Amino acid sequence: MVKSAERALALLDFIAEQGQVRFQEVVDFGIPKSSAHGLLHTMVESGWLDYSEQTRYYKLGLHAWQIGHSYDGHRGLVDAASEAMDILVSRLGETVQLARLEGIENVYIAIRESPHPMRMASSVGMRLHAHATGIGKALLSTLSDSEVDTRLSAVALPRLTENTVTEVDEILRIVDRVRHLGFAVDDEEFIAGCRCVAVPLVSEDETGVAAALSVTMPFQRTDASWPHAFYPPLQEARSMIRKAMGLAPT
Amino acid sequence: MVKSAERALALLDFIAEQGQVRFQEVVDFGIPKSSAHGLLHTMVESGWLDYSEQTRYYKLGLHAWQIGHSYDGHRGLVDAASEAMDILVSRLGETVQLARLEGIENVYIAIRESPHPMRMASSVGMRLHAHATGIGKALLSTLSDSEVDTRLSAVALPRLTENTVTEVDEILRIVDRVRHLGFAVDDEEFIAGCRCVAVPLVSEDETGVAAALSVTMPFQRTDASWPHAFYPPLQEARSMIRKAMGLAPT
DNA sequence: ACTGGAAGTTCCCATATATGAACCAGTGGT
DNA sequence: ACCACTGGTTCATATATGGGAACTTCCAGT
Repeated sequence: MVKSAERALALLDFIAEQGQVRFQEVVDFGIPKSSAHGLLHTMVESGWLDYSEQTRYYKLGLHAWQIGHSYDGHRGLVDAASEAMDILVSRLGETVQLARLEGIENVYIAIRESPHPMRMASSVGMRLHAHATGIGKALLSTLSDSEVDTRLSAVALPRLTENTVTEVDEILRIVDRVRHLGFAVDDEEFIAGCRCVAVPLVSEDETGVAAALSVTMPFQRTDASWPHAFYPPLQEARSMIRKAMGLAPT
Repeated sequence: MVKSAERALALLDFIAEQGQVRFQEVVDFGIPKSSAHGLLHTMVESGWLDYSEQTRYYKLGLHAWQIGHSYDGHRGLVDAASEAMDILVSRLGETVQLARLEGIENVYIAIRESPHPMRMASSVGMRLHAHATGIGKALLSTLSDSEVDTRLSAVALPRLTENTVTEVDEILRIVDRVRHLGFAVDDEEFIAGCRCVAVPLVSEDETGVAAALSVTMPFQRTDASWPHAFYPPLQEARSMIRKAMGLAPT
């Protein structure tokens, strides 16, 4: 609606994702040179971006960092999940992730990494397509069918591996199965060689934020017990977290 | 330069500071009603703000949180200081703070709180006037006189307690004394009843970021040994941190 | 010294934004 | 029912931004 504001915010997202960008990358991002100047100047002036004259790279500035610390929309959730996540990673030995849903993407808000040297590279703040991940499908299952339909139909869903499901109708069926089984899986649908089991934790109705918990592991460390063997520990962790938040154990 | 971008960013700062704001507060902040609409809509749409229809409050959104995690401008510094700060707080029993300088303000980037129930309320991300705090004066001492003069003369410096020094000339003299003594103090210049001793850690030339370390305590827990007794432990901590960063111990 | 590429600047005008004022709607108090 | 207050909307228009293209630096490679 307000073009330049939208653009400035989109640029922050872009730079956050890239780590650092050159002027030309900003232009390639879709902002014409002459407009990019003014915008970059404004953002550097106000402390939202840092510009190094040496390297000629633009990076996020201190204001960007500071604002992250002021956000407390899910602090309670992360705190409540902390202990259960510690227990889960030590029991299972695989990476445990807590994510919330935003639009059709899941955003990791807490991670406990597997002690194995071979593990998935994921980091807090990372944003992934919900239709292609286990935790994403667990999150989608907290929404109504019509809501899932609306959200997924709005854009083309990328196919990330040969297992990725991209038809909305089929995703709706899968999500329905998740509701009945109680857990969602990702069987190399996001990254080849990577499997994941996830359970929904809280719905948007309950806490204002939909969140889910997952365990992610390389294909090689799974056997015939996958994914069922992972469900009970995830359920226990969920009960523990929901109890810590003062919600019904489910 | 780009008004609406600047405004959007300033609004994020404002909301971060306030925690949550109502429409009217945004208008009072200086954005006319009709403009505020478009801007708030844009920012909510893009996920930078959350709006609750129930409470009619605007808060920071997930994107604001996410971007904070992408900033790594001082991660090395915070990591390098971590152990020394732990040691310092356990030795002194008073709140230890790490801050960097931005303009004429110091921003806390790490804190170890005193175990005493009575302690200063400070939090990571907090931004205070450098001329009125010990850590701020330690930070200013890493700049040249002319730079300090330029920065402080640009705006009126607020008087926060009856001890606050607000004349630039006198601050220049104080900062010069800090350079010779090696430490800066704040003797109830920021908050009545609050004293602080600080040392500069690294200069902007060395690491691109000026940082300082401080110990803050209530007046009542100080005696005649203040502030000198705090200097040696701060010096040791500084050496330890600088060593961890691969810099000369000073 | 020459060349190519990226950064940064300038100009102008079509287009989008900003804004004051008037107006509508919902809520809570009396 | 009425009033006061806040949130939200609409409109017309003065003003600021956006963007294409040509131009200037600056720098690194040859």
